[in-house]
Amino acid sequence: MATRTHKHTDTHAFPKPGHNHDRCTADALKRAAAVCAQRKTRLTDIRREVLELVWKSHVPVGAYDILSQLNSGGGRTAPMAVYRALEFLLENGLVHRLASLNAFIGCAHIGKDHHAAQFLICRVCETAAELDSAPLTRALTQAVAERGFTIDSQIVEISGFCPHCSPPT
Amino acid sequence: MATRTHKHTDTHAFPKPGHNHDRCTADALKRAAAVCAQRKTRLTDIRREVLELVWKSHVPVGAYDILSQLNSGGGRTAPMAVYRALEFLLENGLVHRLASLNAFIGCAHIGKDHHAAQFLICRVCETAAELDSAPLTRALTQAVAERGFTIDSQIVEISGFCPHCSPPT
DNA sequence: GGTATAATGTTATGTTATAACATATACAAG
DNA sequence: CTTGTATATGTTATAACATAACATTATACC
Repeated sequence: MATRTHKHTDTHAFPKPGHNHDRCTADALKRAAAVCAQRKTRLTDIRREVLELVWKSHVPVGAYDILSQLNSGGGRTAPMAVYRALEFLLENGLVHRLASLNAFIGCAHIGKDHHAAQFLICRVCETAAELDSAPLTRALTQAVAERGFTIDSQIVEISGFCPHCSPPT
Repeated sequence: MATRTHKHTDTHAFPKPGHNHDRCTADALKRAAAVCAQRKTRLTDIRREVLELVWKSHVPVGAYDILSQLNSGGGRTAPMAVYRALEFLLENGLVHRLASLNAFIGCAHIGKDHHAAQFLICRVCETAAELDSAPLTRALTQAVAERGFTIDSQIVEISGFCPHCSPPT
């Protein structure tokens, strides 16, 4: 990987409404291709199409929303196909599932050692962003350990108001 | 724990397999009655029955599981009735919903100023326990604030192995 | 080219949750 | 005590989310 003097998105900032989203998508697809090449898994047509649809925005999207978009041109794809594609993308760390929304969102941190699955979700614009805070992870690890619990996976989903949307007064 | 001078359960310990669960339930119902009296809401038959069923164990229970138990004696209760009871219990802080399981569990911390909704969930015995760690909440609050985000509600659900169940070797 | 593996197609069904409207019950004011 | 109103429940239907099971097709590797 060549040196990159700047990233077009700061992964620690909430996605701005007017950002260049085509680049988010393009980058995500590129990373996805790289991941699949490295892991010798196949980014087939339907998997790529689903990934593209998930990346259409930073708003988490439901499986049946994806399905309707796939079929909007008269297609006859079945729910199973979408769920299978999503399963593949989840396994390969290319998307996340948000349990509080039953919806999916593109993973912005591929390659980084995260798997933290910590999310901020705006109640107004519905945008979701990965939080992935190291101090939070540390506090969580410690609190869990104190209870004699061994952590396997975590879900952290924070609902509220993003920096671009004001809370109702 | 040798001496048991104060509370029959330590709310910061994972519920032990052999603990006196009748008392959990009895206490929970008593607290529920108190909360409803204070808030002038009504703990009707079906609401109490649902609460009792939720408290039958520390394993989160699905709405349709509750429904079958309600109807096991030949009843004809409809799903709506259960969901409405659960909605009431949620609003009054008497139960929690676990998004990762689509299931419900009795709230063990009524009266305390929590609403933290942080849970540990054992993959083996399926028991869930409230975590409610102040340091974790602080780390979370801080991490969220740093991103310019205003928190409205949180979901923290940690899956793993409880102190009474070993992880697979 | 043949064969094993992976992916997709197809049909059906399971599971979780809510909408919409009808009826009944509690409770306070008169 | 009876009547009005708000609350709760009953009832029916359907929406929304997800998986099981088996058939068929595509890919890769020898």
